[in-house]
Amino acid sequence: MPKRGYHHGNLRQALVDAAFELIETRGPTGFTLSEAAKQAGVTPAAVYRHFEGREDLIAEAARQGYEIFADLMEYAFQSGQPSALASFEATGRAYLAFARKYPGHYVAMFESGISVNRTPELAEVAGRANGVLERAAEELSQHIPPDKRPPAAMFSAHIWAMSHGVVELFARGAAGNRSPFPPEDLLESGIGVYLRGLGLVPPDQ
Amino acid sequence: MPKRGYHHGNLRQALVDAAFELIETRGPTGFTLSEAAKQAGVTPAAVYRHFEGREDLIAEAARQGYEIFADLMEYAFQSGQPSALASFEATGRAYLAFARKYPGHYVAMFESGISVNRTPELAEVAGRANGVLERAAEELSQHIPPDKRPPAAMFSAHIWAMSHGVVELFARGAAGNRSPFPPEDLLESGIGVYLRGLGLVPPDQ
DNA sequence: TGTACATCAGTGAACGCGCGTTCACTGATGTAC
DNA sequence: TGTACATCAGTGAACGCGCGTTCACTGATGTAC
Repeated sequence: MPKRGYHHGNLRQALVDAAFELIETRGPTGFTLSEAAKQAGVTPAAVYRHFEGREDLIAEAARQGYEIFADLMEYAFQSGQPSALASFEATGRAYLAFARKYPGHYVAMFESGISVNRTPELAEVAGRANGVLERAAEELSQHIPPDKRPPAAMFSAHIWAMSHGVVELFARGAAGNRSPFPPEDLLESGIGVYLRGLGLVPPDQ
Repeated sequence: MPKRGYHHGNLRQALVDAAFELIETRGPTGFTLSEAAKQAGVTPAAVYRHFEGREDLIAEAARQGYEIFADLMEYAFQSGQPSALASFEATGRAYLAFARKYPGHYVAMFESGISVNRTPELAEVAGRANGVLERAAEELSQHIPPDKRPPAAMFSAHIWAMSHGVVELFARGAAGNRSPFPPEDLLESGIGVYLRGLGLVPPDQ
């Protein structure tokens, strides 16, 4: 329970939360320091007690997003174990689920224009998220004969790309970019076809 | 050869070109009406002789981008004929090639936040680009037994998504999002695996 | 070919606005004794 | 438990800036006669 009165209690997090809300409702451009401050019930100048500036606030928002994202990916991976296939598919689904559930976080991470290499912490947690998918790919690739086995980093990149593409083109955006299929189905079937192409699921189904 | 002097000659297009350049070098947010005007050697107010305002200029930039894009896709499609497979693969490659060659156009189209349904002209030309890929998918799907044939719109969406994902994650962005593989290879191999999954290329190789 | 005139593309000054950021300050909170 | 004091989170006024947009204007261009 945050304290009321002259001192806010937990302004830092309140500002980050305001950023998520603003980004979610108005897009990455719609976010302003002043408005975030106002939404947290505070003067714009107060922001500088907790952040170096506007960019720094967005970077922290992105960092928190990656943190949740990485946790979600890890959980999805675990939930599919011991089946390498189930783990892999689950992490793919988790990507879309994250974008759905945390749109503000998602946009801060992927559409706000901040670089993942802005700070070491940000780079680290982004790497952690990426690492989960790569580990899942690594495990899965054990089921492919070594001579025709593509690098794990490669097909983890393929899945990452397809997931990202589905989200950007069909799950977000106002009205124009609507898909004739639910994004979840689209991603699920796309990953299915892809894995069949790797010889990892039976050709029939 | 544009005329010099009091009258610009072809200010409208000069402004659109300036927009491309600004968007390319500074990102979709970095573009301002005033700067585009300055770059065209003209007062900001002059812009209003040719466009309703800032948004309108961006929309025209996007429209021109889609126009080129659709042409490129159509050309790629033709170049692969009469092989349905070659046509399909060529359109996929054309996506990435376009993003590479016309980064300003690409960003105006996909990252500037303007909706494809903003004007009927924009919607129409965007539909044309999309149509090429769908036609390629349609043709290709003739080679799949009808009972196990997925909707053509579906796998055209898959390819679209993977192409877009590869571009966004690995071909653009400053330094952070680097892929360990060249984006071209990544997309090529991704589409290859996918088509194998559809049973459209032999399982070997 | 020369003149009068209509058109309209671009000027330049001005506007109100909200932005990010700074600064000296104030007053609530926590701590030492 | 009570008092004195240090800390520091937030205030509020101010700043300079560049933005998108408006307006009455001006002067180059094209056309009719």
